[in-house]
Amino acid sequence: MSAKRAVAPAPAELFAALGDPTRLTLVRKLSAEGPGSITRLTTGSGITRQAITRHLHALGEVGLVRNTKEGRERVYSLDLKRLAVAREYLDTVSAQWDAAAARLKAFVETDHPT
Amino acid sequence: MSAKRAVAPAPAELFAALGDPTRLTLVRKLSAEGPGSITRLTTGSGITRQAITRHLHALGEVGLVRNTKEGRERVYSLDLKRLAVAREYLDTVSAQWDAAAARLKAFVETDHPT
DNA sequence: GCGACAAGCAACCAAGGGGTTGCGCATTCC
DNA sequence: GGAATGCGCAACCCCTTGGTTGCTTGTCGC
Repeated sequence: MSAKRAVAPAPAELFAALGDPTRLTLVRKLSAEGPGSITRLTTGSGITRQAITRHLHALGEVGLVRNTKEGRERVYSLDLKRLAVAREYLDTVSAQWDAAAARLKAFVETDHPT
Repeated sequence: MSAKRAVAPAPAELFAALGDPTRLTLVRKLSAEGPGSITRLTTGSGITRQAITRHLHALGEVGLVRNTKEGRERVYSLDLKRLAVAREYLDTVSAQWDAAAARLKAFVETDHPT
């Protein structure tokens, strides 16, 4: 509920932010079309501008997007840093699992009487 | 509500599955300690076995984990395929955004009278 | 200054998700 | 056979979340 965050969120919050169809669509749209205003991001979404605003706010809370006020519109753009964080997290998990699997395999191949 | 899924879920569902602290902890635990039974995964979680079961089910729904019945216990293990899918998704978004940013920069650097 | 467009704010609502308790079923071990 | 362990199922509760509507504020264009 903290209005400002500004610091790195827990990875779970990052994934949670990405774990909504609408928000993920927004991320894609931003990545494909570049920065855009709220109304521009709303068009074609099928839902209200308010809803989009909320989603953008959610994305902003975890640092996935940033916004700058530009005249009478507010322009949102992606921030790849957090995306990289998420990626690295997945990398770590994969690596750890591989290691665990290797250990397990080694154990199985050792003599262990039925 | 389909009991079985067995096919690739939408990316958003993947991220949503990872977007819960408890589930992410489960994933980490599995990756660090290797396959484990439900009760083993429950110990130290601070919540009920039932809750853990639900979470494991959720992870299974999107293919992040698989389980095999082994005697009277059910053993869960990670499945890296979906994790890879998530990673690739993030890669795609990053790449697209970079491209968009490059286009934008090119546009800005072109002559555009104030 | 005035109308139109862009966005912020607040209240409200319905649905889903996370957690719990209670009980029943299988499997193991003695 | 009987106790103990490991799970599955179902009902229930509470809080969060996604979405809406209505209204106000701010900015642009003429």
